[in-house]
Amino acid sequence: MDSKIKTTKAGKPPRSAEATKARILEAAKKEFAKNGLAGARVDVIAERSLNNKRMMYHYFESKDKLFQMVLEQAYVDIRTAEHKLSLETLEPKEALEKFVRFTWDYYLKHPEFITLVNSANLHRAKHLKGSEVVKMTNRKLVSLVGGILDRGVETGAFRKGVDPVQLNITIAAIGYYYLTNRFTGSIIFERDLMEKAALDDRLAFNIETIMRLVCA
Amino acid sequence: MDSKIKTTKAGKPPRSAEATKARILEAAKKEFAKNGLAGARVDVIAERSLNNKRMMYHYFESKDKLFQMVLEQAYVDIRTAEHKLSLETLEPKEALEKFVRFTWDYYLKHPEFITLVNSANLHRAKHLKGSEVVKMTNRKLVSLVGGILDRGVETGAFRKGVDPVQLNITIAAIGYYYLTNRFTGSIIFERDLMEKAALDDRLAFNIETIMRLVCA
DNA sequence: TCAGAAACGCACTAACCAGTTACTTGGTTA
DNA sequence: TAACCAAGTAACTGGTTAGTGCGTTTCTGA
Repeated sequence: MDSKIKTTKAGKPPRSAEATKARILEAAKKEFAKNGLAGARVDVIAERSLNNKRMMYHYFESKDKLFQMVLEQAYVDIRTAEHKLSLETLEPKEALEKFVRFTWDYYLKHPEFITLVNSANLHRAKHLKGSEVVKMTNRKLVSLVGGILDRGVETGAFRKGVDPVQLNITIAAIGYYYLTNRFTGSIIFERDLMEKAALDDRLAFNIETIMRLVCA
Repeated sequence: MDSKIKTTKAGKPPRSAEATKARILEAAKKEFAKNGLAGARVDVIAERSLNNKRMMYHYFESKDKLFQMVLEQAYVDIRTAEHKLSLETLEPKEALEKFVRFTWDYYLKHPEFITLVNSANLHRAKHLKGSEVVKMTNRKLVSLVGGILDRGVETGAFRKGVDPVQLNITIAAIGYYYLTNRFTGSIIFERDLMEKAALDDRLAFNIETIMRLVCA
């Protein structure tokens, strides 16, 4: 009718498949993280992504497929962030401490990662079964920590015989458990586990735990 | 019509409020553990408990209240089992190792405990807010571990300054995380985390982790 | 033995919710 | 400029789900 310049109705973003998909994925991540897979509402996801529900089904077949995409993206995101740490360039002890610190900080800044993984496990990880990209990125993680461990043994900083997979699991565990159970934990232990001081204490304790575990 | 002896229609248990409540609670525990709070179906719980759904609402007001009861019972059960260990009678190191071992075995034998706690945390522990019994039983747990720790410091077996709450959290964490994430973990690390050998390895690793953390 | 209470069960409902049908709008290109 | 296709929308559907209304059976004690 009027001009041909690229504008749209007030407030609405311009038409773009990529942008729409990204908005849906972001809204879905929040909704799934907040309410779990069964508790999440597709109508809410559609509304929050400024989209019609039909679009969701156009780009992502079903609620389950959408969850699968959200989950895969979450794994790629954390593994990408880990990779950017460039731990290979640091001394073994320094590298390991930085990794423990990073893991903690990442969980703290991205609580949705934890909740998504919990949901995935409630469904026996069926949404992750086919994902080659997840396997590949995780392989890199194990060899990253394995590399630090090997270098540390060489320099005499670390003791021999520590399984890198067990170490990986333990580093994740001591942060993940504290944060995923922060609500029940705060009631059970009758102290606010999310207070600044409490969080600092926990990080220090976790670094101590890991250092004592691997140091010679 | 016929006799007055206490029999009922074939297969049906005799009328008993206590038995009915217990059956509902047991069925609910399984259903909530398997599918989470939102994913659980009250019809399934009613059917599995050999009961009519009406009974469920008679004894437990609502789905949420039922979940609350199941959760509270789960905490009481684990804390009761812990208490039966009589750790006060053992040497500090022995007591601590036994406790780590117990925690692991309990999670392994009662996977529903883990899933219920996860569900509770997804809902920000609102189902646990009022429960005095949960607070009380957990207070005993902290003082139990704290007692072992103190005795160990006295005998020179353990170092000073370890926070009993942090230690408690860590002991739980290294078992809990491995088991709650066993499905995604088995995919990510490309090995079956639930194989007998893998489970034995993990327990040994966990004992090592805790011993190195607290020993002088 | 009978009255009342407590255990039990059928059949229903109103709201909800994942997924669909049938359509309009807008941008690109031949 | 017209034809085509991708982006976008509203209204709907059929099955599901938590929760109830109301009647029946069984037990207890006076």
